[in-house]
Amino acid sequence: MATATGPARRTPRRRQTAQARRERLTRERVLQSAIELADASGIEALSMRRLGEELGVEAMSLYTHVANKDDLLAGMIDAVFAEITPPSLEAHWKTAMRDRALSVRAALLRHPWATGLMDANAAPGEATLLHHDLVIGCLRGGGFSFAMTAHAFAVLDGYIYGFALQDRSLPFETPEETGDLAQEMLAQFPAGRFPHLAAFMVEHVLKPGYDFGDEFEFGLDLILDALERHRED
Amino acid sequence: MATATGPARRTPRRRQTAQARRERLTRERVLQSAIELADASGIEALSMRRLGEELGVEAMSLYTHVANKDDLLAGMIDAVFAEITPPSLEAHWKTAMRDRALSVRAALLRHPWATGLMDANAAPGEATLLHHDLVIGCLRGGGFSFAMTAHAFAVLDGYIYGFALQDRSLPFETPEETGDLAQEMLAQFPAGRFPHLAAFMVEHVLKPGYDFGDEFEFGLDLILDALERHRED
DNA sequence: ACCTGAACACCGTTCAAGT
DNA sequence: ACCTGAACACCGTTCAAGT
Repeated sequence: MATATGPARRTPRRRQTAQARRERLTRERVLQSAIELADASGIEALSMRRLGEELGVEAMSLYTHVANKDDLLAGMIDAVFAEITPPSLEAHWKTAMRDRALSVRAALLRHPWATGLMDANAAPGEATLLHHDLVIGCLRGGGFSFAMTAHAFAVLDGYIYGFALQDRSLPFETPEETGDLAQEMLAQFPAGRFPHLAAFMVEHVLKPGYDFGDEFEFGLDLILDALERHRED
Repeated sequence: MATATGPARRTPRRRQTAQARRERLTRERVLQSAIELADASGIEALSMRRLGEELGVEAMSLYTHVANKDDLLAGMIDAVFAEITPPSLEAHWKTAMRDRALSVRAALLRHPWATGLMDANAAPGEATLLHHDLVIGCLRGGGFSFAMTAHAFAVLDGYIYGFALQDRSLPFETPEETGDLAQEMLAQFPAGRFPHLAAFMVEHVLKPGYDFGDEFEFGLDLILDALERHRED
């Protein structure tokens, strides 16, 4: 009946949450659960107590696997980087950087809370460093000087993160919602107060088919094309 | 002796903070004090209780002038936008957008906490709307179509905010610190683990005179030049 | 109208104690 | 080694009470 690991020491669990509780707690399981919680309920819902509950454990048990909450957040960010397909060093730099940019954007769309956490003053994790290493390798391999690699890195990553920040800050999630909310906003403007913004909304944002997210690739290609010209200098 | 406003009702203040306490509390004074506190001590130090203390008042008094903490944060963001010199509608679009981008960047350097708060799901404030109105007016006046205005807006503001986010996330503040910390990081890399990153640091980041902040204008001009070409299409 | 003080339901984290 | 429970010093916000 009892396995070789010892006699059954089954104290009845008082609290049983949706999350299956079985395997031992590990750092990976803690991070994964934290990411799921932040994805589902927002980063402000992520507390040590709530996360413990999700894992069927007291909050303090988490501290065995995580130094503190900042360490938890840093680990979550690094896990997001681990999800990103790094740039291939075999492909042409431009297609490699384009694919990688789309992969970063997809990851930030899956985990919107990650963008605002990028400041995490903690040291960058392994996955983050590896990602940066390959980006630099890709640009260097594509013929960029060190100085131009620094320029390209700053403008590309700045754009990618900034676009995610803008996207997240929009008060609407879907194109349909955009219409409703933009209309509402428009109605609240004192007449003639913001004429250019009003015209822009009426003539562009409120037209069917507009989706802010679609703007991403335009800016990305604009930057990549411009970088290509600079590389040839 | 007593003024027309009534007899002196001076109850002795028990707590007196550095901040001079005199004038009546107003929304402006609350916002200004909150901004100063966030600038000086970081956004995580900004609590209602601490802000009240700074103003010589109990935390609950703040709620007369601010709906809740989210409203406080939204007000702070709008106050930062009010600091920005908006684009001139008289100047050439390119110089107007360049000056305005530098003004936004300067504001975000003065108030580093603002970048991460841009998501504030609250409705944008008056100063924010006015700023956006003038940016759109500037681009439209410069000959951009509505669609191209949307593109330009997304790529410019994305870059500006994203660069601020990157800048803030760097673990060093000054070029000198960069050297020290980069060296330290480098020393901790397992040998050969991040070869491109290591070479980049040794050959570029650690060279005297390197300052990440200097990258901003390169990317800005790259984008502005590329937009100019698109406008002419 | 504006400010206060006590209270409530939360936080992150410590520490000593359990197994 | 891992997990717990009580405790501490905080949060944002409510409410009834003061002036």
